[in-house]
Amino acid sequence: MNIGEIARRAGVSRSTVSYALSGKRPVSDDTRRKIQQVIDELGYRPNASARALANGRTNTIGLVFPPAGNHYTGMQLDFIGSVVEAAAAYDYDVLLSPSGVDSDRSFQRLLGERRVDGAILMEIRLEDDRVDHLAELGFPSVAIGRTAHPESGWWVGLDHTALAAACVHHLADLGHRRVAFVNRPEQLLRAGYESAHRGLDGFTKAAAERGLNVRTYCCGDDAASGEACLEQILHDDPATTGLVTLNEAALGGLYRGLAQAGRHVPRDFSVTGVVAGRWAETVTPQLTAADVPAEEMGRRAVDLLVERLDHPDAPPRHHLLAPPISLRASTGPVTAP
Amino acid sequence: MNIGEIARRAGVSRSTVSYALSGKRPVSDDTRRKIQQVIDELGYRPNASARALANGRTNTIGLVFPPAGNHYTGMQLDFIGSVVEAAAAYDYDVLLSPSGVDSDRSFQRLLGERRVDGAILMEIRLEDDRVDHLAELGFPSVAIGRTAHPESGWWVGLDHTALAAACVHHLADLGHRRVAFVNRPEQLLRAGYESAHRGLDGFTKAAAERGLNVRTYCCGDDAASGEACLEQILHDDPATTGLVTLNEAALGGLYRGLAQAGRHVPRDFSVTGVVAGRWAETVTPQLTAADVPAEEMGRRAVDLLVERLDHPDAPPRHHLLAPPISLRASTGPVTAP
DNA sequence: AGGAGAAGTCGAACCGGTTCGAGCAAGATT
DNA sequence: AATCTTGCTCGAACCGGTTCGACTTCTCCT
Repeated sequence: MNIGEIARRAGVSRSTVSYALSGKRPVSDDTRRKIQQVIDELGYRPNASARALANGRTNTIGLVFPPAGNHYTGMQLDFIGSVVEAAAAYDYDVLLSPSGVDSDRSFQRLLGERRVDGAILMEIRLEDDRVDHLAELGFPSVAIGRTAHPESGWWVGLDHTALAAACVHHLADLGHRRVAFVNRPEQLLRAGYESAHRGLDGFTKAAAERGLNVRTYCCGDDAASGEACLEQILHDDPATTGLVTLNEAALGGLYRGLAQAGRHVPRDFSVTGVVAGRWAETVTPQLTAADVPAEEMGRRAVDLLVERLDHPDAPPRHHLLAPPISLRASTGPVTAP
Repeated sequence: MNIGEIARRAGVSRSTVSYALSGKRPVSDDTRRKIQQVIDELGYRPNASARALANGRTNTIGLVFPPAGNHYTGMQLDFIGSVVEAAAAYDYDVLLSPSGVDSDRSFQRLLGERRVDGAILMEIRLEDDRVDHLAELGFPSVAIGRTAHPESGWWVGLDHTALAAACVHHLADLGHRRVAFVNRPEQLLRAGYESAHRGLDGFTKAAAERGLNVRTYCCGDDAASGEACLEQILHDDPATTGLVTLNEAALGGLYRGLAQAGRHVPRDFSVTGVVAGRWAETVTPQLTAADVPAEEMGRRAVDLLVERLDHPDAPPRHHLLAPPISLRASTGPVTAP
């Protein structure tokens, strides 16, 4: 059941059917009605591959997401969901591409084989060869996150530096003097992940500014690592009274570690960080945190990408977001020991 | 840069290049080498749309996932991740399709426009028109979950009845007599979601068998609803000493409600349910639960789908999984009041 | 020497759309 | 009445692959 069949039954040529559907040339009302009737009767839908081949657009965008295999964080889930939803609103499908072990291969699939019109990249590194590569090729893409040289690119990012700093100031304002920083896993930090680096930076600078006594840690993306990390923190400096975390997946473990050590949150210990809102609310007490607006970021990334696809020569645009800290229940003034 | 260009530079015909790549007809070593060299030089990759158009296979599978818009659970994330990964191993891409508001439209996109070779469906209902529709069409698909009439279909499912029953028996064995059941949201139950129905069934029957005094609740997929639900439970029967939940997203809220009410887990109150393992470990105390093997289910679904794609006439196959309860720290014997 | 068979290659047709140039009829303009 | 638009439609070419039938060349067999 193809366009030829429709044309035959409607008694017109294939091109007329095409024009009736696309509206790119006028078609008489009579003909249009007849064609539409046949189409409805047969439930015809034009073949996506043929269309893509002919006009060079797949109406699909690629979502390149983090190394699979291990742990996804809730934030990433929220990104994926919002990207898919926003793309659907523009009539785009979303193709998932794990930039896993051999990221080159799946990258080649997406671009080399022309499966997608554009791409959205997640988990950006400060020096990101994927971003550079795409920029060189002039391939339409938008990054969720920004590299060390963000001026020329298309991206929507979070001001991790400012957010981590805000967390520090929040704790310092409450009187905390000895504070720990719980980062993403060491391997990600070493690989140059943006959030890990900029967050660490913001934390360190703000802490210096406020004259705090700090220690920084890397922590695996799971509860067990969080628990272990907290043990280490209290072992290294039992006088620690607060922490800032970027590590959503470890949050539950951090809380458990605190409970294990007999520290009550927020009475004896304050916890804050940068975490997607709905995950901050699953822990008790609810986490006072800079809420990552994952839904908004995904949506904006799609908006930018679609704009870029529609106007290939448009100048680069980006959004840098810095949501305020949501006061919940996990931080409080430091109490005399 | 297309196959014609490669052919020209290698001094052969287009068909020879095609055969050299596919191996479907013999090509002399000399020619093959020459072609390969040109391909490597130019970094040529065959256009996916053209290939799909010519041989009728897109090498893409569709993943039809739950209504977007609101909340995804961690389990769903795990499914998505494992499906993508497993598919990549078979050289398939994954196209996400939100079966959201107008599920028909995105369904039409996938099937009608031939964007995918097969589909994997999530969040199955007992009476699921998507499943029926695909079965009628003979379109290759595999469900993650099973309908009320599972005999003839391809699926990989969880024995929710048995799992919920196992939870009940676990609590009953510990001496609990007054137990609550926390289900997925009411709208999902009403819509006929499999897990909600079969889980409720298993719970109810097992409870009757053990002569327990039970109440059942529906609960929204978020922490706040969980907290409210727990309040309701204790309000309706303050003597309740345990609960079984299918609602992963509400888990944090349930715990908070218990803490709020001054009930200590597991001393005063036992919590168990059916939850993906790594999410069961984020709460404190860690949840004793039937661990949903999301990763395995996703992988098996892909295995089945690929088998079905490779052997169009193969008889239906399925896997019904019933993982054992993992004893962690959230349940204990009932203590005298 | 002659024929069978296999290996290797080519041209052409095809998949199912889109788009361009041209043609035709009816109405408007001079 | 001749010419110019304008509206509508058609045929053909094209997108970039795959595949079929046919042709050539070479080897092997009798």
